[in-house]
Amino acid sequence: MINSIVNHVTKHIELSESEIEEFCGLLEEVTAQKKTLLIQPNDIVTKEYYVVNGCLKAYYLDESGNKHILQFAIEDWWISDFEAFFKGEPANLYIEAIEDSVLLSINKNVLDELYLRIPKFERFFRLKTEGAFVSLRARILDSLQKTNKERYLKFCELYPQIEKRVTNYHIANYLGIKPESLSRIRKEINRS
Amino acid sequence: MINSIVNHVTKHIELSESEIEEFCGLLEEVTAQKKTLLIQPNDIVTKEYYVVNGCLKAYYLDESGNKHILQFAIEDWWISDFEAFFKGEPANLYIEAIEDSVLLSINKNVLDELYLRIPKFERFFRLKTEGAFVSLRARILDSLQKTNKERYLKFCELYPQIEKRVTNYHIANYLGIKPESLSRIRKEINRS
DNA sequence: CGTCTATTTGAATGTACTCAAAAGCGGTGG
DNA sequence: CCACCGCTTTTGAGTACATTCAAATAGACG
Repeated sequence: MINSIVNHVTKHIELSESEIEEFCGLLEEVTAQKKTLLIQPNDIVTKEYYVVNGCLKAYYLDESGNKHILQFAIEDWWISDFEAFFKGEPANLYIEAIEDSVLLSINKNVLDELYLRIPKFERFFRLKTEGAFVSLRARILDSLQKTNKERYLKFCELYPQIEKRVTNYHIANYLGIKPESLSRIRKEINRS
Repeated sequence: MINSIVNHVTKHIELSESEIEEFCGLLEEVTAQKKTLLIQPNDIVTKEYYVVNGCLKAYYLDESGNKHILQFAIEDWWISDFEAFFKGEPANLYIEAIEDSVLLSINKNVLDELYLRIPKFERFFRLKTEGAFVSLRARILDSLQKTNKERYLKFCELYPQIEKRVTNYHIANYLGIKPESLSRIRKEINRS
């Protein structure tokens, strides 16, 4: 379990044994059964979560009760209400386990102290955020540019592991289309 | 000119006089007349740009020749093809001045060295990227959730300085709708 | 087997798009 | 200072596509 996050981190920065130990000492194991909410609106968000195994979603519920999925997370991904986490504001999102999941959490204050002691970790999280930022830019570009059919196909191509594990209902929520529409899109794809 | 970026940076981190001097020594002044391209596809992107004054856009041109604007930048904003800049890959975007502009550029290698010498700057850029990441998340959420009319109104509310300075044609490209559609939306807003 | 949830289908509606053209606006040069 | 040119915005009519609402079917799980 610890192995997976260490591998993850050392893909971006080099760590000594003692640094690994120090970092791992700051992590807490969290388990979340399917349908458990890790975060809900108005929670104070002090943690971000690394997924050791399982599958989760981050979504916003609008006034009409529609779910809008901002992010999925599977093995080796991070998830949180990042706006609330970064800014120290109350959450707007729900974070919910789609499968029974095992996570490692890290606390924001603990992280800020770690940055001061070992700046390399600040580098790691800078690089992680840069990567996430770039992915979101690509997602926006696709939403400006591509048809819903193309966006669905790209989703399947980009995240085959997610596509296999979540319902189409979820994927529709992520793409911003209605499940009925996605069903018709899938029908059309199968015909060709 | 240097003042504006120093104010900008010191909103997030505290700097000594010598640190300010060191940082400013790394910046280069760039001027770009209206319609000048700072970056175009396949360029190697070694710089990101801080806007001292002026107005620019970052856009993608698809196969059909449609512009999709990913970002505007006015005073106190940063702009680049960040994917290319962070990853050291060739550009996919155009960065173009909408008005005559004055910018300060910083080179990626120079920045990476600065992070090693003064980790505080790595903090600054981490915080800047976190903020940008959060903004993109909000933009995606809006595109999932809101009608085009609502998104236009939110754009006007969020970026009144930009709305005043760019054409509706540009705003339509940014929102991912056709200029004709935006025109009809505006007409409807004025009626009420 | 029965229940709950997810997926599919149908028909009617609505919203944005396409294409084409006109009107408005700003800047330039005669 | 006016006429013209290029670009932006508006308008119209027809089309395409996603949505809504309702209902049927299919699958998963206990």
